[in-house]
Amino acid sequence: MVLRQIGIEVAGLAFDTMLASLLLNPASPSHGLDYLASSLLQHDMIPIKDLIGKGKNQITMAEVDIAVSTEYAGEDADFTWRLGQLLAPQMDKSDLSALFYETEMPLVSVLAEMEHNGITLDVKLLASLSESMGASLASLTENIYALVGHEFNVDSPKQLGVVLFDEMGLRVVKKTRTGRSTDADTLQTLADETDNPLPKLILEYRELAKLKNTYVDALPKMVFPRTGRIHASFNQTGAITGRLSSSDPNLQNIPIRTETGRKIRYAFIACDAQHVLLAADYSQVELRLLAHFCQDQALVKAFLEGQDIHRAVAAQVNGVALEDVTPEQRSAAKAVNFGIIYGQSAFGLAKSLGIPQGEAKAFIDMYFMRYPGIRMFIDDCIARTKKTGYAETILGRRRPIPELQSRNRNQIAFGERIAVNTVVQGSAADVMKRAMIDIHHDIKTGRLDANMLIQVHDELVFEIPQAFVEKASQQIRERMENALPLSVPLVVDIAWANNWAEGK
DNA sequence: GCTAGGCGACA
DNA sequence: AATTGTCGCCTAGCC
Repeated sequence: MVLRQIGIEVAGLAFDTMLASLLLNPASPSHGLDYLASSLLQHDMIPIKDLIGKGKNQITMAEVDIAVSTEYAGEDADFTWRLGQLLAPQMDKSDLSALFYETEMPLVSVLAEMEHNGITLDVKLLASLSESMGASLASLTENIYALVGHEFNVDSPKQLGVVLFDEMGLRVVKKTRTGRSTDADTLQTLADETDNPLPKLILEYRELAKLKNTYVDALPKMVFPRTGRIHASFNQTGAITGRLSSSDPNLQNIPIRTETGRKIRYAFIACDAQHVLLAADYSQVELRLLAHFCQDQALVKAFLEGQDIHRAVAAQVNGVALEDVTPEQRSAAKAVNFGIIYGQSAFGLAKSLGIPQGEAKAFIDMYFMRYPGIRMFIDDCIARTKKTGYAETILGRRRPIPELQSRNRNQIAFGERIAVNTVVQGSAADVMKRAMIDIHHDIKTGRLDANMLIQVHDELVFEIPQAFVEKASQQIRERMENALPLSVPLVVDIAWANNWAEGK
């Protein structure tokens, strides 16, 4: 089954979770159309802000549809529940897979509740961050203008290109479709190979401008007045692999990698001093799924023994003992581990690690020599996808991959990469969705005192009463680690604090 | 106001 | 040609 959309439409506007859950979940106090019709617009239901935004202040029952758009056995299948009718006539319920009834439909209520819960933002902290970032940006801009000798729009790649390549005479490192690239890789290359301080200044400017414009200044505007919290959307059909996506605002790309970016996470806080934010992360879930699928002896063994997988791979590939692995060897192994999941080539690995292509090829060759099961899994994924036309995840989610039928070599290579990646990435999404449903069930039945706030693909963020956090942590770990039965253990790391930046 | 392109944040 | 999947900000050009 290919899931395209789950949602309901009210007055022609689509809502994917909140309203659908009100109607579909009999346990919900706001279950049913009566509730919806009588109080839709007067209650504390977040998606209603969209309706109000469209100037709509009343609806009629006839305007409510629940719609499911899928593709099943190659046929388009649109289902509509209109005014409580159960199923559209054109398809029998038994045709729908367990994935749909046992995972996607129950998840609707989970997502609805996450959207309803929202998260508290420390607006004052962001305001002070904005001020200091604004000052740094102003000073960077001054320095850039002084160096260049005139003002220009630093935010414009086109104008920046003129400055860098025409006025400063710097080397054109790579082209974009329409011109000369000024991306971070290019600027770093230029910074390394010239004495000109401009590329470095632009890099600093870009980092700050990105953080300030996209997060520090934008997030406070998204605080919903009635609740004082941020209520993002978690889109159930946003990603073709089965992952969720998040928007308005996107809470799945909050910075963490750089020190400055990480500061933004301090602004995501628990509702009060009696609560904490708890983050629970799957450790290397995609690699574990790879091990589960390919049953490679060495890979499975490393996970069963609880080894640091990147270190274990580095030891294997370099033929050294675990304790003799150097930091460089480990980070190369880490890059290969991720590269394998994406179908990275020796060329790509060499570029990302900054090593000769021959060296990268030798590393990859040795990798497949040590883990022959992985090679077989990759070949098998591609062969099956070629035969059936789709890649399939652990719960039976299918992604059609027509690229493998193409006569274009690049298209075929792309099809081969996504055939493998979809199985791994999509199965990880399946695992996470199962865990979310199980945890939500515990919350609804009073076994677990927690609110689920955010999902970031392999991480869940909860708000939990400080007094119960130890107990809750155990329960959440238990549910996540046993979301689906696998032949390798799933491991979950948990941390908590009053904010989303610190932990434990 | 809309769209495309470049860029960059995350897993 | 060369690594998967997203969303959003900004510029630039067009209506």
